[in-house]
Amino acid sequence: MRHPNPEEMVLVEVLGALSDPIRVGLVRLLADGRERGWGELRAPVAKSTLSHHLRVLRDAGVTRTRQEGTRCFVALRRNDLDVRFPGLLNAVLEAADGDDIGAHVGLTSSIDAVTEAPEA
Amino acid sequence: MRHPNPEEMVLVEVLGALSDPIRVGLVRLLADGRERGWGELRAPVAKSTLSHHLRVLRDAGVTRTRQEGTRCFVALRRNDLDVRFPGLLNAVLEAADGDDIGAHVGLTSSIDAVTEAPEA
DNA sequence: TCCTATGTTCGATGTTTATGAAACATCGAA
DNA sequence: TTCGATGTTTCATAAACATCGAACATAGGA
Repeated sequence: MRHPNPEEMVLVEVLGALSDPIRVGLVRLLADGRERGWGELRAPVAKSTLSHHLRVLRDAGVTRTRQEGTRCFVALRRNDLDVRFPGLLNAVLEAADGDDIGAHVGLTSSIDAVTEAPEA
Repeated sequence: MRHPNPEEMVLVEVLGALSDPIRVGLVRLLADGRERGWGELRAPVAKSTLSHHLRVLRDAGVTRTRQEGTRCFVALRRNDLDVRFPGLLNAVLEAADGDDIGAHVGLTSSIDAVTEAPEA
């Protein structure tokens, strides 16, 4: 599980990591600085694909994944990114918010926990 | 030759266009706001490949290509980008300058015009 | 009209990427 | 130790991408 140091981060790799709606959605989700549980993340893809996207973000240095026992927690490396590429993340986040990119990505808790009413 | 209006520009498409060293090099070259002749651009790729890269940038809305007679002139759409995605281009340019990304891309005039001395 | 310079487009090729299913590895609980 | 939950990795596939050379289109000039 690779986590590049700030000086190892490559600009075009970061931009490439952010050139996908699902990944931008994930970044937006983590933009509040809170660490999120892997299973808490909802995206309209298979879990192997979600794992792939999280790896692209992680490898580029955008996110950090922490393992605790059998589960993982993901967080945005906002500070590292701000130091390495000042202004970049903010610009992307504001643009993404403005266009509501990656809206299909969400948290289990945001809707399901409430909507998922006792059916049947 | 498509040139998207600012409102038609797509964030992830712009980021994708900027996720290649050669294209970043081209953008850096145009960052001074000057329009450059196509033939003036030097990149370590075949001209068909260069044409391809310029098209990716153009399609994303990063550059504008103007045709005049039999030749073309390329310019950075800095203002349009700044309005559509505030701060994004500057952040990318500063990061790219800091890492000297796309250094293989240059202008004919920068070296050749001087080096290209009367041989023989 | 014919030639030439300038880019674009097309066709082919090899690489990378996104995707999902299935197998796997790991850790905690029973 | 066996089971179950949680992600990762592997495998396969289809699409996208970077690259080049060759063919093409166009606009001036001879």
